[in-house]
Formats: sequence, structure tokens, C-alpha cells
Amino acid sequence: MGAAVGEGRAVPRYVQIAEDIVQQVRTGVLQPGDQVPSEAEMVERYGVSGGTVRKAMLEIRASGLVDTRHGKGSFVKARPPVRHRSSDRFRRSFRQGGKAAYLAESEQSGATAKVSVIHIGPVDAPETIAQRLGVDVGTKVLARRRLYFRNGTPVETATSYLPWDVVRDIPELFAENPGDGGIYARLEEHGHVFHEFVETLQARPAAKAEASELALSPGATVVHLLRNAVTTSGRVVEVCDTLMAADQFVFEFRIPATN
Amino acid sequence: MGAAVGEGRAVPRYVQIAEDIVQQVRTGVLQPGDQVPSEAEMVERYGVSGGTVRKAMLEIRASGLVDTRHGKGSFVKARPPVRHRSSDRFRRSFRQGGKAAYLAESEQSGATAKVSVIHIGPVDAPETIAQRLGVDVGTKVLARRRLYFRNGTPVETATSYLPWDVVRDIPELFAENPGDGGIYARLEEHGHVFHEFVETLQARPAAKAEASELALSPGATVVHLLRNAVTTSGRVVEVCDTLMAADQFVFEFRIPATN
DNA sequence: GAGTGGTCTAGACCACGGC
DNA sequence: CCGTGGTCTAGACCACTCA
Repeated sequence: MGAAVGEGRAVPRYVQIAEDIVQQVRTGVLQPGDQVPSEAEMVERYGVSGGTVRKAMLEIRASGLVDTRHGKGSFVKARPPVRHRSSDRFRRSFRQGGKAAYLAESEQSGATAKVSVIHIGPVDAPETIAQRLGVDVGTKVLARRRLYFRNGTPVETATSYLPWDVVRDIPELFAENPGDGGIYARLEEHGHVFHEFVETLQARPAAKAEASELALSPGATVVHLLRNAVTTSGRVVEVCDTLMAADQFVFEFRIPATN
Repeated sequence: MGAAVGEGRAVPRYVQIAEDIVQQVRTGVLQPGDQVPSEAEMVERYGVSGGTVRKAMLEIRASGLVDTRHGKGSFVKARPPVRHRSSDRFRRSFRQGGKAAYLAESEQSGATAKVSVIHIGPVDAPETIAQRLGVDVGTKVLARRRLYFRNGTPVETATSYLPWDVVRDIPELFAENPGDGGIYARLEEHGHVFHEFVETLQARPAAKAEASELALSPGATVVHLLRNAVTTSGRVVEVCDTLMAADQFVFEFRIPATN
């Protein structure tokens, strides 16, 4: 026991080990892409048992600096090119410029973006969605589910729900690529002019299934965002349900000092 | 081994156990305030080893439904009566009504709120703060550090940083209680009229020290928020650095559909 | 098949809380 | 003092990845 210097039993060994590794990442001893020492190697290097190294690795993963894959090892993330998700991303001028909000924003920060459409089709509105759209639970609505990539890694899943009577006459909304400016541009062309977007945001640890969908390490943080798109007539014509890898985003909001 | 029915090795035992307990909480079998079975008891009940129960408890804690204290046990939380932190909380009318933003908002949702001032005094501006205030690193600024409680539990720490030349002539800003409407009301009285507030928000797992300050279980999620208070003359007269227990908050933002 | 992480065991000992 | 959770050990065995 107590092989280490006796500096007070305050700090558990596994925390010390975790801090050591995290420090090596922050100071650049371990570079992005480098493999973090394997668990077996740490057992030797630090002279502790496998269980202890395991707990250290959990701490390290929680720092968000490292990406672990079963059978391969843990690697320093190339990440923190965090994307600013700012509150002006819905500017009409972006849409008229031909870009959807996501791509417009990504281009600003010079990263490669990709969108993969997972599903487009009618679904029965789940409860929270139905409430927001002002329809009955189980009503048929159009769902557009997609997965967003940034520099090759999945960072966000998003599902848009739209009332059937709104989408019925807009064939582009059933296509994988809804055209320049995205679905919001199509909606405005058909008379649904936006007044505001109301977003609610919650952060929490990822459930197992969510972690695998976004290729996150278990225990990673996700941000759950729900957005109502409200038209000038006061109607909610879209609800967007989004799940994001929290370490990939910085959210920015400008709040006017209204009276 | 494999005492359980052989329903596919897909789901680890510790996840099954965690789901079982979480389900009991959600369905009300375990009521708020009830003690979750002790680890020793689970070892017996589920016929697994202590290590496995331990991992299950980690999962359960990550759900945010349970509160664990060393030497006592784990207990079902008395609610996440989540507080809506909405973007209209800086309305001038709230301040003129005599409330600071925090208390004004809490009253809306009928919860007991308390603010405890930890420290008020000059500090050397840390880097990110200095940048935002537009002063040199190490410049003397006023720090007001406080801890917010909701229904008796700490949910948020916040530190306001203000340039010295701004606060010098406003004695109330050095008092624990800055008076009706909070520090923003005092600043506006002295000619610093607000134009907007710019908030950036990030979510991540809590570090050990943060977890203990907010009385969180390890691995819980925190939200880190930085706010610039910008006056009509374009100056940043306050930066507020806030750390929140993520499971206590739902953030709401209204984004106008500007051109 | 060699090397990696993931699950699980059966124990020891420590630290905290309350009777 | 006893029951609680927290740390740690020294193994076993499984599952994934890649050469």
C-alpha cells in the first residue's frame, strides 16, 4: 500500500492518475490523435491494479479530452473546434443567401459539415411534440430525422416535426434535400413567415443508446434542445427535437435589455 | 453464474440493476426521501458482487434522481422542480418592481429562494474575465461571489466581475445586499444603461471540486454560463461567471426571426 | 492471435454518520 | 459500536479491432 509519498490520503490514487494524464494532454505532452497509455500500461507505470486504472480512465473520459474505443484504445480528441451555436443563425439573410442554418454557421468557422438524412415520413406525434404543435397526440405529422457530422464525426441528431396540413402542399419537404435555404426557406415561400423561434435547452448525461448514436464515450454530456418555430400568425409550424454532443458546442445568446 | 434468465448478454448486469431501481423511482415504488436499498442489500437481492452494485449505483446517480451521502446512504431526491431560466428575466420592469432577476424568476414558479454571499472584494482579473471586460489581465476588479439556494439545496454559484472605475462610486455594490432590483438597478441609476446581455453556455461533467460545492453526486452535469452586460455605449460593465447544477434548470430562449 | 477495453468477482481496508 | 458508502486489489473471462 501507500507506495506514494504520504501527502495525505485526501486525494484518491485514481484521481491523481487521471489528473496526471489530463495534465499531459493540456500541456501538449500528449497531442491530438495520440494514443493515451493503455490500461495495462498504466497498471505497470503507476503500480496499481486494473480496477484503479479503470476508475482513472472514467475520470479522464469525463474531462471530455479523450475518445475511447473498445478494442482499439483511448486517443486524445482532435476536437475542441467547438462550434458556436449563436442566436443569429436564423437570420433570414442566411436563408436567402442559399444556406440552411447549419451549413451557414459551420462555414463561418471553417469546418467540414455533412448532413445525413435518416428518415423522412409520417409519424404519429408523440406527446411533447403534439402539445407544442397544438395537435392531438397521435395525429399524423411529418418527421424529418437527420444526423449532422462535423469533420467526419457525428455531433448532433435532429428531428423536425411539421403538421400535415402545412407540409401537404410543399413537395420539397418530403425530399432529402429541401433546396436552397433549407426547410425554413420553403415554409416562408409558402406563406409561413416566421416571427420567432423559442428554444428550450437541457443538459444531462447521455443515456447508453444516445451515447452510441453520437459515438460518445459513456457518461459524456448531451444537450437536449427543443425549438418551436412560430409564424407571424402565432402558429407553431415546426418543432425541432435536437440532441447534441455537449463538448462540441458553445451556445451563444444575445438578450436585449427590453423594458 | 448467469443466474438470470439468459436474455442475451447484450445488456450488462449493472445496467439492468440500475434500470430496475430507476424504474422504481419513476413509478413511485420509491418515493422522494426514501432510502434506496444499500449496496450490501443489493448484493444480496441481485446476487452480484459489490463491484457490480457499485457500478449500478454510478448509473443511478447519473440519472439525477438520487442523492448519495457517504456514511448514510442514497435517497430519492425531493424533486427536480426545474426552474425555467428564461431570456426575459432581465426585463427592466422586474428590476423596477424591486426584485433582482433571480428572485423575480423564482417567485414566478413558487419556490423558496435564498442567496448567500460568499465574498465581495477586489481581485486580480483572470484572463477570460479581463478579455471580456476589456482590461489587462491582473487589473483590479470587484468580484461578488455568491451561492444560490433553491428549496434549501445549492443549485448555482455565480461570480460577478465589475471594472473598478465603474463600481468606485457606487457604495451599494460593496454591500451584501445591493438593494431593490439588484446590482443591475444600481448600475442603471448611475448612468450605465443596458443595451443587451450576451450569454455563452457550455455543459460538461462536474469536476470533483465543483461537485462538492454544489453538493452534486460525482459525474453529474453542470452548465457553465458566462454573461456580458453591455451598456448602450457599448461597454461591458459586468461579466458574470455562473456554474449551475444542470438537472435543476431548463433554459428558455426566444430568438426573433430577424432579417 | 495479440492487444485493447468491458464486465464481474470476492475479498480487504478506510472514512463517514449516527446511535 | 455498526452500517453506510469509498478505495483498492488480483485475478477471470468476454468482446472488439486489426494485422
